[in-house]
Amino acid sequence: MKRVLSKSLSTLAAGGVNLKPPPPDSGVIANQILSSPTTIDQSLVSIKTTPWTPNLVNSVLKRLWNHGPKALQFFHFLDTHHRSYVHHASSFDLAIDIAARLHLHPTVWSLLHRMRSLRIGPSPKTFAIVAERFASSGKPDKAVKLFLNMHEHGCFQDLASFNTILDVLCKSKRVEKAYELFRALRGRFGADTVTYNVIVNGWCLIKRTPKALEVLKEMVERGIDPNLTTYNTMLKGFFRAGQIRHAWEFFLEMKKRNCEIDVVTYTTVVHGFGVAGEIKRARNVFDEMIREGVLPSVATYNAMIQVLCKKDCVENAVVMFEDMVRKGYEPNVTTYNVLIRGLFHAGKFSRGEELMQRMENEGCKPNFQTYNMMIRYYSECSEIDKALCLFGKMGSGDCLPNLDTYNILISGMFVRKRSEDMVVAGNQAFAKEILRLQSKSGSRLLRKFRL
DNA sequence: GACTCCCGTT
Repeated sequence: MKRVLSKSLSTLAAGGVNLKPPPPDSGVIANQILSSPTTIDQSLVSIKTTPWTPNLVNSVLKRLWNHGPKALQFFHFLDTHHRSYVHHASSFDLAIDIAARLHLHPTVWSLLHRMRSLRIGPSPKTFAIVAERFASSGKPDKAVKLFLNMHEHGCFQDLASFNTILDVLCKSKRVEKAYELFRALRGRFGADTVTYNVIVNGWCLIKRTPKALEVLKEMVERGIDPNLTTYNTMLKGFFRAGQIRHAWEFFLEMKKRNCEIDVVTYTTVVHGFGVAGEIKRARNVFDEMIREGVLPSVATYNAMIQVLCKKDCVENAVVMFEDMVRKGYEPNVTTYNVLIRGLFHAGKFSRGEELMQRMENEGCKPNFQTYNMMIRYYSECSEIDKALCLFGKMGSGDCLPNLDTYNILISGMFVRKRSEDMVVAGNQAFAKEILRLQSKSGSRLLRKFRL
């Protein structure tokens, strides 16, 4: 039912840029591109005749996400061999992201230049993507330099881009670097609540709550008002750092000061208590929020279901799941993933399989986490046939196997020390694929086994 | 399209 609806919506919106549902044939195109032996132009003449839209291009690029070189080949082919189609800025952003992940710096720069010559960017978003790649590949200084030189590429710095670069640095755990930049330039950009929230969150991410509190104090002294996000961030930080008492006292303080405690606050506390093994307190807070008239979200249920699986028992998690469905909530992919994991962890494989079937019936598509997690459990229990069956389902569906999938399968086989598994798995395509992925990403596991 | 909650880490 839901599928039919979204399909007709996408037909209505054909040619639109912003609407999500991709045209149905992007999977077919992606598989065609993947199966072409060497270069795209030999086998895919139809590329020239397809009525391309930015949506379709983006959808194909996303499907080829784990096959970067093919994705870039496709992007480039369309850019140079198609008479009328011009790539949308969002497609450039995706291509740049892919190239940056593969450390193909010359490609990144040429794409940036191409964007500029077409006068469609680069945008602050584009810079954020490149900066994020720099920061997460151990080059935070290059990320900072990129930000400082943005204007040379025709893109002005403002408070939003300042906040973005700080966030990028923090999210990749380069908090010291972010803090340095923050202190040097906060006056120039007029740091606001969001800026401070980013830095508070940064210190919390690396469990340095005293530094986070210090920044919180500083923002108050400078007349920048903390908001609920600030407090929620701090609260989460205490839980993450294992400071349950601090978290609880902070939560009480928030209530005492008449903070408008919201669903995020409650979800944070439910999850935090649960992870700490305090199931009873997690349940109490869950009940309290309903009493206080704050409606739980799907995320709240997910938190509750997850901690029941991990720290209580999976049957109670199933009860909670059925309860949310009865109340009219629509479980999302995370809901299914945590509960399937719980069932598998308890050895209840067939019920996990049934739940996966149910999620697909409900129109909720399994993602990498779903497949990789299930394949991992099957591999560990020597159910290689089942693992390979799921692997095959991935290959034929629209969630193509990624490097993690291969690593999980291989390690499962090595644990068993049964070389015939490799024969089962391994036509040449499989072996070639592994080698290709390995050369791009240098997996430790693969190297360990000298594959 | 700037920040906070749920999935992922042997």
